[in-house]
Amino acid sequence: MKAIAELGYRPNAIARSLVRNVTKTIGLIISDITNPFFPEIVRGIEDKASEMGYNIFICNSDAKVEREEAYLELLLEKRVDGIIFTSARITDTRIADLRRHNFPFILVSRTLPDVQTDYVVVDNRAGAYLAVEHLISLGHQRIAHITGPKDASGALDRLWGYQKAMADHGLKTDAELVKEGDFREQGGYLATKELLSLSSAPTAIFAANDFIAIGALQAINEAGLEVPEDISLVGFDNIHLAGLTRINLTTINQPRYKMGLMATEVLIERIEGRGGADPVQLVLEPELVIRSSTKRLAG
Amino acid sequence: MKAIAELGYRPNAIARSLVRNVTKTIGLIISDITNPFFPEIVRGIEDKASEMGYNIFICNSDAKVEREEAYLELLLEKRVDGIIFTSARITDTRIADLRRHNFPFILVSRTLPDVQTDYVVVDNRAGAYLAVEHLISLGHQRIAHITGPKDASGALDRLWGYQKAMADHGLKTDAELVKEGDFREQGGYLATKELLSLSSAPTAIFAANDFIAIGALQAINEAGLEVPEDISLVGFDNIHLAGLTRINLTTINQPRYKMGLMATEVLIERIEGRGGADPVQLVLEPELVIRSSTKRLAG
DNA sequence: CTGTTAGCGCATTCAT
DNA sequence: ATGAATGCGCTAACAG
Repeated sequence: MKAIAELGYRPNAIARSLVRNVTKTIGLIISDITNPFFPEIVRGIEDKASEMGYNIFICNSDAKVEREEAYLELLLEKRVDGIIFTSARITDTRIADLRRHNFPFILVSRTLPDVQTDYVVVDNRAGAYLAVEHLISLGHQRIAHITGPKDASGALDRLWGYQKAMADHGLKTDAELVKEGDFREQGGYLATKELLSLSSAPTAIFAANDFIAIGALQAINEAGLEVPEDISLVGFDNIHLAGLTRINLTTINQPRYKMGLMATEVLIERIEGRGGADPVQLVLEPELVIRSSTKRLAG
Repeated sequence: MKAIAELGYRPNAIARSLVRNVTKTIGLIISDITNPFFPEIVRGIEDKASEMGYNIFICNSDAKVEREEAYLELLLEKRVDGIIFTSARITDTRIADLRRHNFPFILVSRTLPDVQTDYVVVDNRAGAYLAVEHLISLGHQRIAHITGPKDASGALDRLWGYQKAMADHGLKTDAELVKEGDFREQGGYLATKELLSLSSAPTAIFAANDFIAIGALQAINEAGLEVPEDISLVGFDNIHLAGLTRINLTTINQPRYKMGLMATEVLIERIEGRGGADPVQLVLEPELVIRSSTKRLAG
């Protein structure tokens, strides 16, 4: 013990990993930690991992397939015990490979159409439905939707929820009321300018995420209009920005911290062999957060 | 080669690490990735690390000494090649231990008074000076300052810069014009309410960071006043929030991405034995970003 | 230049 | 119970 203290001895986890074939390490492939959508997920992951004695390798892929594959290779060489893919673009074949080798992994905020895997997502369809129904309940009928990129499954589901809610309430969804955005401010800004120039402009906009909504806000203000007096606006995600005074966006909350937590829990179950054969697919419920960007339609 | 493909063989980096005594891994101890101040630093770190062939272990400490020490121990056991401490509360003795053992590490956005170490910080004094000078140049004389927590070296430096700028321009800094905040919205909100209730309220406020400024914004609005018409407001850090339309905060930019990049570069130099004996201490220049929360004093 | 071997620091097995 | 030997998969040193 005296020697331990004097020499600063510390057990070598690398040697231990080599013999036990376990590193107590999880790889996390995320598109960009700089995007305010992700930090809470990461925090949830890290908290649960730390509680269970695991460390996290963080890898920013910018949603580029090549970078994801390069990181995947590296993580595998470093013998991580499992991998979490957050909003990953990784191809089906790679994922299928992992499955075939029985390597533990889980998807967060992304599903794959043709491969059965563990995942944790929010119910995007239900969330969008909630958003649009809220607008309808306020008397809006001419409701526009600015979508996310059409290769994102979440964006498609939100579009679906929008259309369903409109149809269920007997409202028609003019093609000109649906604009494609890119999940970023710029796209929301441009799409909104188009919407405002329509001969019959919408009285409300459901943006597929909060960034789009913030872009929309800017376009609306620049046109000399006010939210919610002239136009109601609903976002999606409930990122921290949305709650700021001066923004105060009505939006759909996505329980990101919890998603990270639960994904990690499921992954570690698999790693430690306590998981069953069936994939565990968690679909968390979204929640309508009413702030002051929506208002009953005048008249 | 055929066998490699068939069996999915991959070199075992753990075994390699064991023999080479190098893991190509860096530990990052950060207080909370959920705080918008940090993601850009982390991204800078990860980008440079990845470029140099290193992976990053991310550890959220919530600025708690015990958690930092626990993580430190873990990282050392896992034989990371070096550690980056971002805004760490770690004690001098621990740091001194690391130095004594010649273990590579670097501090970002934090210095230690009594220990010589590598670090990367922004020039907080110069930044604060810039902020206050800007207000003075707009004709403000009664300028308040809401500080950060007084145990943060950066907060102290910003207070120093405020006082220096005031003194240099022959303005007196009434004690009642300096309020202590906590680097968060709530503190800024409360401090501002006190400032507004002063018999002679300030015409401008320099907040020690952007969160404080956002809290101040809310207090000002609630009092029925407008920024910048009734009160000018300057923040510090230039987090993403500050640039949103509807916030548009004049602030001091802190080059966070670059700080992460440079810290990692310096650290890897040390790890790979190319560093000199002297500590490398980088003090980056802050920059005034003028948006629309400041205005020439009427009259 | 290719082929063989020792050893990194641990955990596990077997012998004492 | 405690102690000695083996091997995890690789790299580096050495031999042929």
